[in-house]
Amino acid sequence: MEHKKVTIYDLAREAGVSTATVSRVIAGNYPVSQGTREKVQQIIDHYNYHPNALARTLSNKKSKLIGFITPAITNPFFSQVFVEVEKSALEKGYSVLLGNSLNDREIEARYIRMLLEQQAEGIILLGGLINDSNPDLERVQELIAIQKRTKLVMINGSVEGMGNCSISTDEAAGMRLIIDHLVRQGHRKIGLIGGVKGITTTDIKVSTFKAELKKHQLIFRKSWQCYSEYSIEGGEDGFKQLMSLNKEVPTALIGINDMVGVGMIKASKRYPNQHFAFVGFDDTSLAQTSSPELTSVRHPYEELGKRAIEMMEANAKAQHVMLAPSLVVKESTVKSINRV
Amino acid sequence: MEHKKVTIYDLAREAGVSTATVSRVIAGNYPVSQGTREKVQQIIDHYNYHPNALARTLSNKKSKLIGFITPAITNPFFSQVFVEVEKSALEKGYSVLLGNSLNDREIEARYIRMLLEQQAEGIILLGGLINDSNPDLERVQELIAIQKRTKLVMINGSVEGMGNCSISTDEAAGMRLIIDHLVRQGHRKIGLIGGVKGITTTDIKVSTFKAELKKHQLIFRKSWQCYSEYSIEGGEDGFKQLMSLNKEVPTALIGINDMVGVGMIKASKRYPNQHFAFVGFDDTSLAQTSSPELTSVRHPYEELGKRAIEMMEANAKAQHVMLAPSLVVKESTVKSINRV
DNA sequence: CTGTTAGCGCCTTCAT
DNA sequence: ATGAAGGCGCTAACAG
Repeated sequence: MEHKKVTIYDLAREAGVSTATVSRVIAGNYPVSQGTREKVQQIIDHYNYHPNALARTLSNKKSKLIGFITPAITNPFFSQVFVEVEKSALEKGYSVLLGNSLNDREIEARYIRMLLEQQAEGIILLGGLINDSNPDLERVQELIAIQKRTKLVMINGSVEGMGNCSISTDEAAGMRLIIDHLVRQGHRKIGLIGGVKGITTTDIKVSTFKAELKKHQLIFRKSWQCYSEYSIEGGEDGFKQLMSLNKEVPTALIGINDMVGVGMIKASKRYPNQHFAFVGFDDTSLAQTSSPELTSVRHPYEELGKRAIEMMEANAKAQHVMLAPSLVVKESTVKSINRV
Repeated sequence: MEHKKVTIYDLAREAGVSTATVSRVIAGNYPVSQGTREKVQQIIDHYNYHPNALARTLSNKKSKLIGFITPAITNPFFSQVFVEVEKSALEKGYSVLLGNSLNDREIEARYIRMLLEQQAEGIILLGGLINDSNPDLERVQELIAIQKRTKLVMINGSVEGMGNCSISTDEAAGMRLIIDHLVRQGHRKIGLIGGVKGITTTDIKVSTFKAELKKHQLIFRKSWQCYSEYSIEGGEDGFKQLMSLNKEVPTALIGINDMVGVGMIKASKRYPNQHFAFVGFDDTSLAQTSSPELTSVRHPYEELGKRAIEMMEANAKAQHVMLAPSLVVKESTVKSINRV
């Protein structure tokens, strides 16, 4: 660990050239004669020299660093998106600094400050602060302030009236896929469980749910839709509530996300005589580990990550892109599915 | 976004003081008169000034940045550890740069280079390259080279003969907890499924498993222990193999980790007439989302994160700490457990 | 308490 | 193709 730092000065001296030349061979894209290039390169290798990225950024203003802030990296949905963002970033030569805000506004703010101070070239926001249907003013101000200093891209969320970029999955379309599938399976009594009113993605799903039922001439029964946390427990509670409140229950139940879907499946095991179809949302790893495996709406994860990075790089402003999801059908809605 | 960068020079000019003074009020821990401090602070606020962390680090050599490299952040075990590391780091004023190597040595190497160039004060390794029981020489050389440039801490893994620091869970103790528990539940026929021979953590578990069986005077039957991938599929395959190879099967099955445990549970549903007890390892979120919920060995996650950061800060060398795990008993081994 | 002045390590014109 | 030199923004002696 006590390796005296070697700098381009040392290399230059040793090679008998100027620091500028060394810098050029490191950058690679400058005219340097074959001979000197090789000599310098050799010395670089010999010292196992690593350029100081900080000094470089200080000088040329390109940190090649982007920040990614999310409330819970342990949540499979968030981590799957993160991984795709990271991949795309790597391809373009960026590093990603992950900030896990733990749903705490202070930590979130702290990460943002940190990223700004690290000269991040952009910040990507996923979940958390960007998902309120009616964000409080203070929050918006905060975001606008950030935007003055760095590029801001939101994934699956956006805030009214601040010309930022965002990339999202068309969750309304996802809901339509679900209803179509269930109807095609013969279901006419469908319920929707979970989510928090006022959170954009939930609001979209609920309103689309209602509209689709109407379109298919199915009735929307108020007690067949209830809110709850975005968690396994939320799903269990929602299911219990549904069962206790109704004498007539749905034959198919949609969870606002996979966790809720899995929670419902767990809770339903107490009613071995009744059969339900279950659907989730996000198609996270959870949807594959549950049994039965959970039919779910899949985000175009890879595309989401790619576009987020592209938007970061582009200097277009206020661009909102929406991507189509797909439905991944599994055992929870179709019994006879063969595992591959 | 086009906010002309304001520097301490601007602030100094505006406040009619020197840059040193501005720097002092920012640092906070230097003597500055009440009056000037307030004046400067006011100007800082007014400009919504953020110091350039790179310039600072370049000057004072403290990046307050640490790197964390893991092969798959989508794996709940790794992400749970990461979160705890991050928390502890935050508390001590560090930021954590996450590198997700996707089990690819090149990406891993690239992250390491990146972190070195970003002047990370330390690198924490979890999983991946540090888990071979017999690491190839090249790899060790690599690690040693890194160690010359920055502090290296390994979590749940270590490499022979390079005086680094490591912090691990005592997985042998974990295996003992499992066997004790199963024996107490009356099991005398126990199997162990999953893992890859040559990976340290697996080797430890397998050899302890054998030793414990002997201690309890239970026989170790070769066909009741098999290797497989660390995945749901691995668990399913292992279980199928077990069922097809034996006429007499164990009553209790241990998975090398939770994924394997859950995979076995899934596969076992094809044998509704036979009852098995299942145990997993790591007590990740998977162990709670499965049904039945999976009894599992829990790592002291928080402590693991805390110690890792402490080790990073300390300049002690070659310290290996081992922490005791605990057994979290759930439905998969004790039917009558009441959910809390 | 506060100002002056070197760096920190690298990049980038501008000459040569 | 290569060298000289200023500058990026901040900190840390060293004076005063």
